[in-house]
Amino acid sequence: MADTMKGLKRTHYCGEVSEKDIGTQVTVGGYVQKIRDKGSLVFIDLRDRTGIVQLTFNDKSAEGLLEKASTCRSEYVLMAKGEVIARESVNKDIKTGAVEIFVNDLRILSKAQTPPFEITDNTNVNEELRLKYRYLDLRRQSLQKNLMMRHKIAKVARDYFYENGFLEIETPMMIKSTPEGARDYLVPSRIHKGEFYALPQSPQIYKQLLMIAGYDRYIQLARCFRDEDLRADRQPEFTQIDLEMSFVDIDDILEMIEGFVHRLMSEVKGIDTAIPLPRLTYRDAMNRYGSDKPDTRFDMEICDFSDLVKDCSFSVFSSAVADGGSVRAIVAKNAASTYTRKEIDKLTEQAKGIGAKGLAFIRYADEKPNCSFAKFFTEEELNAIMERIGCEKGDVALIVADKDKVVLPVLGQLRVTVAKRLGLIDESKFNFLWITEFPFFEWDDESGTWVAMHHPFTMPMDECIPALDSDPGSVRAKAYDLVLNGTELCSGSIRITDYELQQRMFKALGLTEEEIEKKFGFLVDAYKYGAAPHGGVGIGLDRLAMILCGCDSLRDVTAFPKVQNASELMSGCPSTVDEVSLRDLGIKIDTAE
RNA sequence: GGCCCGGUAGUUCAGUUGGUUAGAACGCUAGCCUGUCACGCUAGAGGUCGAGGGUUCGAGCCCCUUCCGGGUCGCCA
Repeated sequence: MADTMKGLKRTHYCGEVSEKDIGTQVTVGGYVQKIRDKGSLVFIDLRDRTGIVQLTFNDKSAEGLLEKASTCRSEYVLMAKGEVIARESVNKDIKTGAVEIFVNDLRILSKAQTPPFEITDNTNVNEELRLKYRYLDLRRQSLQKNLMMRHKIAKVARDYFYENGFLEIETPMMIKSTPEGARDYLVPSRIHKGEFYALPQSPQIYKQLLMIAGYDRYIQLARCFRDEDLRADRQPEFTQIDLEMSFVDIDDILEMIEGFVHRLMSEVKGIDTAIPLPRLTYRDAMNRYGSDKPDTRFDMEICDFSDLVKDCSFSVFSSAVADGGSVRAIVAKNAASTYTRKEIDKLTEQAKGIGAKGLAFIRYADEKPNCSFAKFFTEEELNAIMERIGCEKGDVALIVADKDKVVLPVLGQLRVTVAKRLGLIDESKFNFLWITEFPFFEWDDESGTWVAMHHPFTMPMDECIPALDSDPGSVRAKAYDLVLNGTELCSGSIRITDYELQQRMFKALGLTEEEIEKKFGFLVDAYKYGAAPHGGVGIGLDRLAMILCGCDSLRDVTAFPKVQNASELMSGCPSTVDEVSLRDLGIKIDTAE
């Protein structure tokens, strides 16, 4: 039978006992981090979420206390009352290292089995095991720190947006399934057999309705769900700082978010972020970085030299240009020693994996550059190319020739791979960047139609409206993303509030009257009753926390994450349900292939 | 769905060309120790080598299948 807390009341968190408390009686509670039993002197490191404090017992302790202390084991839950005293030898590595508690009342509130792994940050335990015992993993200081950081971000978000007049309003978790975008998680209805609710991919439609309803400024820390395959930066359920504002255009929203970013970085990182944040149009981002979420912590921009090779005898280059494509390069400075021929071959494989037909290169290691296409050019021509792209002795240039749709993303990815390999990325930097003027439409080869890149309620740039029907490919949208260190953090748009324009948009997307009515009827109807211009964003809280914590995976900032196959290792969900539940729902399971 | 990587003690790993009884460190258990804080010293326990099948005189190691985990492409308006 364990001891009780009777007569004790916690006065301090472990990590907060300090030299100020010397000479006073304190009571702490926590988990045994470590016991060091020296015989007639016992030390116990007691841990709670604030840190660690040392409990001390010796032969001057009250009758039986020393013996009781020596029976404690890792992760036992203790409450201890005693006098704060100065340590004989100070430990400078911990916050409470100058003091210890000489205990006069010790309660073992709960014994503990030896955990399957040590609760400490300097081990490298298999993540599978950690996730199976997530409640133990979460005791580790690094995870506690991460979840506290997440809490701080949420708090700053609420503080900032509340102060700016945003109302927090909850939107439903069980909604109508709209077969747009990502796959929905579906919830079967018992009352309406054969019918389903969907879990929201985002509160998009509801927040627009709230604007129509006149709530003017809305915010919600919204749970969102997408039934797609996982990545290190993609969980099937995640949290979005979701907001929407009325009587605004793009700049109003970007400024509001910039204010949040500035406040957030200042409060949680102590960094004074320069605002306004830099902006780049989608087109410029693609041309310079080959990505719509470029990492600007390093340069290595893409350089176009199509004009120098359009008439050359190397057909890979000349025909790419003739077919409306381009020949472009990135140059890795002083990389020739790292990127040997063999290493370049690996990059070629990566490039092919993304869709390139091959990778040309110049490796300028020795007196003369080693160039994969040298025989097609004179020395002067090669020098002109190298001068254009800025390839000097010691450098490696990677070159792709194809349609822009291939060239840019391939070089964009290689740029990141190479920068990581060469250690060009300054991990202490937080580079925010707006990407604006996204294309409205994206050609979908599969269906042979234009599809909305953002969503079909996005407002086109004012000057693009005339081209809606005639030249959809040229239409840019009032859609913008916020990128942080190469990760898409936030995405939003100004919405269409004009009924006629919305109809034209649906038409351009090839939707029939019936489809519009079936999918978005209620939303389209709502806009008939008057709507202030509005727009908003969804900010990925999880990703933000991940980057601010310096983690590589969302699992490190999510209390109970899913693994790659979307299951949860601790509880074992998803799982089968009993026959009765299925019968109630009118569902029969057919697992045949 | 495709491709790549991994799975050996509680944990992290080593394990040679296929060859005797599968090792180390940490952790754990017991004993000793009054200033530890990665405590120290002594002793000890602890293994379905992910699972199944095959090749072989002999498999942790080679082959096949499968399960689990990670990364990535597709996918993610």
